[in-house]
Amino acid sequence: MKPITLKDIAEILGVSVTTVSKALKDYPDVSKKTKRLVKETAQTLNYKPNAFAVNLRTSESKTIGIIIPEVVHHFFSSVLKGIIAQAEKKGYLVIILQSNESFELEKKQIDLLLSKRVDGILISLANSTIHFDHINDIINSDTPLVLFDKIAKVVQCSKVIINDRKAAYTATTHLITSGCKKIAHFRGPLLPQNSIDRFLGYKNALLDHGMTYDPSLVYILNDMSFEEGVQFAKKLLKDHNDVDGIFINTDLVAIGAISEFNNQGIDIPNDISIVGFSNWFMSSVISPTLTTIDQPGYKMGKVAFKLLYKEIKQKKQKTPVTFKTVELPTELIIRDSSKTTKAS
Amino acid sequence: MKPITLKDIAEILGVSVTTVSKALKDYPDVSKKTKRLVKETAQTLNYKPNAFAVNLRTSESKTIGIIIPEVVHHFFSSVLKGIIAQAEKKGYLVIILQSNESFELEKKQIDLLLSKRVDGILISLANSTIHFDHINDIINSDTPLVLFDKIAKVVQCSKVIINDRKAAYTATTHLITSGCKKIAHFRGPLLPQNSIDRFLGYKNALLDHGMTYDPSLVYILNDMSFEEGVQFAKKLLKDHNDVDGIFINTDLVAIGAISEFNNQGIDIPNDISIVGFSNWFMSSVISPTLTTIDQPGYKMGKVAFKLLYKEIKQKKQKTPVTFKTVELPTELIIRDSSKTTKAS
DNA sequence: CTGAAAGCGCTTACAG
DNA sequence: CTGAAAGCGCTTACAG
Repeated sequence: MKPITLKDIAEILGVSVTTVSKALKDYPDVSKKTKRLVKETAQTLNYKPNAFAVNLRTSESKTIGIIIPEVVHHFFSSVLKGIIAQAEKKGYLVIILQSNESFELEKKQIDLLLSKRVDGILISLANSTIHFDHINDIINSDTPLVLFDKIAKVVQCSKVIINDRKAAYTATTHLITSGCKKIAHFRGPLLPQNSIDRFLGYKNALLDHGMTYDPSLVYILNDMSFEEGVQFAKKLLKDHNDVDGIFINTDLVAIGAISEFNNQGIDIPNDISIVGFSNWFMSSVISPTLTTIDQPGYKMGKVAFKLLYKEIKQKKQKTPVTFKTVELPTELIIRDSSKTTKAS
Repeated sequence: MKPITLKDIAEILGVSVTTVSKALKDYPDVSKKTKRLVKETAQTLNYKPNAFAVNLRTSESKTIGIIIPEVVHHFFSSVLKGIIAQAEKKGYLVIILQSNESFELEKKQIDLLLSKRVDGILISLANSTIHFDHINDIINSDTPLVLFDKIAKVVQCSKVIINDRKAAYTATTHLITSGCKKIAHFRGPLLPQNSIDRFLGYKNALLDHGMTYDPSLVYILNDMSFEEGVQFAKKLLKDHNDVDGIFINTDLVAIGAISEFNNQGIDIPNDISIVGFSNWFMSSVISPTLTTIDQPGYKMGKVAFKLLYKEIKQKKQKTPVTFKTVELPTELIIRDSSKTTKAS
């Protein structure tokens, strides 16, 4: 069965294709009667406009692309969910691609999306991304672009972020005011702006509160996994057995560390206090529950799409495209892995 | 900057659009010299074929759609990752939609994908899906379709599944042979084939081993959350404080139950043994680690796409489309939440 | 109120 | 080896 076309309807009713097209789109210059007839027939035959033809005619596909480092990841899938939800409201579909934290793959995925002529692109950068020519390709091709979470400051486009530095500062300050005297930091890789900012927040909090910053207390992790949490918790105990607080870059790692400390019979928070980052739902579930920074993934997805949508519209109306950076608020969630009152 | 078209290249080189098109696609009837010139020019101008025009001409979009109940879910995102990986190898992009376990939304999403004329559709059904007219719409529109994990037996199409009944049988038998005498079951909602099959596996294992099947030991959960795990663990202890084993429909719920038992000072596995389902990575991480059934999500995604791809090719070649049901093996992973040897 | 015509950018059967 | 022409299915400026 070939799909129904405008021509089919036109032939059945003995009118022109033009009239059928206009009737279906409620053009004012078509008679009520014709409209009714056309619409009824379309309905009966279950007519669906050929999206390929519409795309070609209108030069838009009502489809956007999103590239994230990793699909199987609580934070990114929350963002994805937010994007899908918001896109659906505006009649857009979402093509999902992942970079696997690889610069080369990210480049390739961008090329795919550009070839596909999606109406806009949303990206959270891979950790290994250091050059931005591929990102600028998007901008040069005149495709609306919004960067979220893992962004590059130098790229000229709209962005949705959290204030990693401030959040990390808050997290570390919480450890300080609850009485910790020697605070370590498990940080992410050297490149991503995120891990830099969280590290700086940690460092500044120490300095602002008259504590010494000791680089040997900062551990640089690679893949930010549960296993690394276990491994670096062990290492930390060996290197500095008098540490009494840790600010950890992400909850998954923090949970690994907690698991190791539990195994070794270390009392959290009395021997060591721990603060994570992201507020993964497991954090409220493990024992002890994890103090952390809430990072609003779903909301970030919604906002990112909204910005993108605005730019898509601006482009269509040929009004100048304005870039905007939205900073979403984060929140310190105090749970059992840290002390609430100052130890005396 | 308007995108480069075949016409642009043709004009620059003083040849016809036909020749440019053929040269780029390496038709044998174009001279080597022309091919070289055309390709060089295309390269220099960064020519990218207009996907919209190609789609219209070839009636295919090299895009497939996938509908899952929930994006933020470890199993489904693993499947999604497998699908994306495999699709990319074959040059297909993936549009992601979620049904939120809602029949109505599932219907709507299918309609969207059909209107979009994707080359194929992959679905894991919502729990609330009871009629299959919308699924049959896909089949009637001649769009290749593969159902995975949450399938409907009555729908005529290819499927990728695990043998839930057998896996549940294995899980329950493990509890029996390790010495449990009174085994409860936390099951999923009544409709999905999955929860039915896992329940039947549980029941059959009991009967086959000469144990009595007691319906009051079967608890029907709704949203299969961590919280429900906690809540039903409490309920179970109140109703039947002599239960010494539980087979739980999914790991997340099992982890909730473990957390509650831990809080109440119940010894797992000596007081109560627990077996979960899915092998979520947290299962190897909580304390005690959870015995479970490994459900190969990533592989399921890969296989589902492979089946779909085969059908897309068959359709294109106008060879008859053959349906196939692939059953992926599962595995019992014995960890610390169950006993390994028969208690005496 | 209706319709003929052009055109979006490509592919391909056909003629030369 | 090259190219004119038709056509995929739609939209819309224009004529009547």
